[in-house]
Amino acid sequence: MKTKLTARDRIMEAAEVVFSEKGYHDAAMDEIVRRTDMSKGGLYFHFPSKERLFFAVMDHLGNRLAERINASIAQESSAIARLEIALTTVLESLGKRRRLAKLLLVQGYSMGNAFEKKRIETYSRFASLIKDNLDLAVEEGSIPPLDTEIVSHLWVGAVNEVLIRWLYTGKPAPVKEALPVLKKILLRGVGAEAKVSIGG
Amino acid sequence: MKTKLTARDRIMEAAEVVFSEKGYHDAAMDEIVRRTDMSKGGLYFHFPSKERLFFAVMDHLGNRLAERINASIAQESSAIARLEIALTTVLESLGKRRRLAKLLLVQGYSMGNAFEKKRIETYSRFASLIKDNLDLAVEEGSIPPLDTEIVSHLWVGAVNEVLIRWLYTGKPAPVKEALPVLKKILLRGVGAEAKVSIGG
DNA sequence: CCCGACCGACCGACTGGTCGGTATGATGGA
DNA sequence: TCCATCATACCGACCAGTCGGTCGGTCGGG
Repeated sequence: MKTKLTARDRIMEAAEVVFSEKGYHDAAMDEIVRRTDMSKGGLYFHFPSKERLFFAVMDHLGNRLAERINASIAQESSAIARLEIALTTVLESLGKRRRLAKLLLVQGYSMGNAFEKKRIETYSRFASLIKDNLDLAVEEGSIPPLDTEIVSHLWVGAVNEVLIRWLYTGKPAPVKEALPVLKKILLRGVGAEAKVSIGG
Repeated sequence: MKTKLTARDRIMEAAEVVFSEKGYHDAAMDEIVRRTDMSKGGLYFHFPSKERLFFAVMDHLGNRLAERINASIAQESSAIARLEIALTTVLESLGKRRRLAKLLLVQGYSMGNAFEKKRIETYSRFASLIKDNLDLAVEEGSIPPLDTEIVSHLWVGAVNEVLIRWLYTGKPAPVKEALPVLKKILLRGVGAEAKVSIGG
């Protein structure tokens, strides 16, 4: 295994940069090509369309984030603890990678209605992770029964909004400021108390 | 004041339909013109650009929603009650007007990075309304002190996500299914209990 | 070892169509 | 007359995707 990147990988790296800066629509394939040591024809040899290229980049980033989350919660035993750690990991990961956050959370919409399916897919993935642990927490008896399906999307939406806000305005700081509040409010919302509570 | 619509209003009505169906980018000015009894030149006499037209439509719809909320909470005396009613009004209003919801919540993103400012403006408006009442609730002593700024955006994000989900998948039903859960979870999250709790 | 057929990867000028915006002029009420 | 209001034809920038062609390698037969 060489350390050298494949052509496909190099294209996806360039695409990630351009898509995250310009958004799907305003990103020109010509610019992505320019950022690669490759030609337009070469790029189209590896990806059949702009749309497919974008989805490939999204999947890649989504996978990396999901892997990071899974790794971080692997050693936790209680469901509530896993939920706390997952929140932390998401805020940390996206909070230190503006580019990645912008691409995952915002830039796809400019694709128009074709984005719906991908958005559902991506968000559902993280919502499911939350739902599973909420269900477990109910089974464990650490929280009362509730509609974990809706609540999981509520959580995703809350985190999403706080991150988008940060992307656009620069505050609140995801980890330092937003995370403690999110933890406390979301956990109390499902009837649990955060193990590590905030000062006030 | 005539009951007859002005040319401006007729243009905005047509624009609302097309923008909400196609999204900003995929909406063609020619199609908006087609839906009006007017010509392209006539439209451009009233609006200087596609962008301005879109913003005008967003402002209009945002105003109407805000008015509806303000009217509904006017007679409520406690802050918690006002928050509950505001949630209800938003879910009811957008839940029965798919078109309006789609335009307000989703379709602007395809404008690209120029949308940032408008999004912040629109969402902040509703977040402020929530924040003000949370602050009051704290003053009233009905909930413990908390970072109402962040929490207000958490609420907005939660509602936003549930509505977008509904837009894309058709469920959960905003008023019948989502509203009770949102109320219960969000209110408990800030340390209050919903007056009207869900069955289970 | 050599040669010719073949192939995957890649090049980049070009096209076809779309679409926001404009130039120019008509119309009609005050 | 004059100007607000609107109509029509048109422009030109932009861009995803295409297509004829190139080039280095490799494989098999002689």
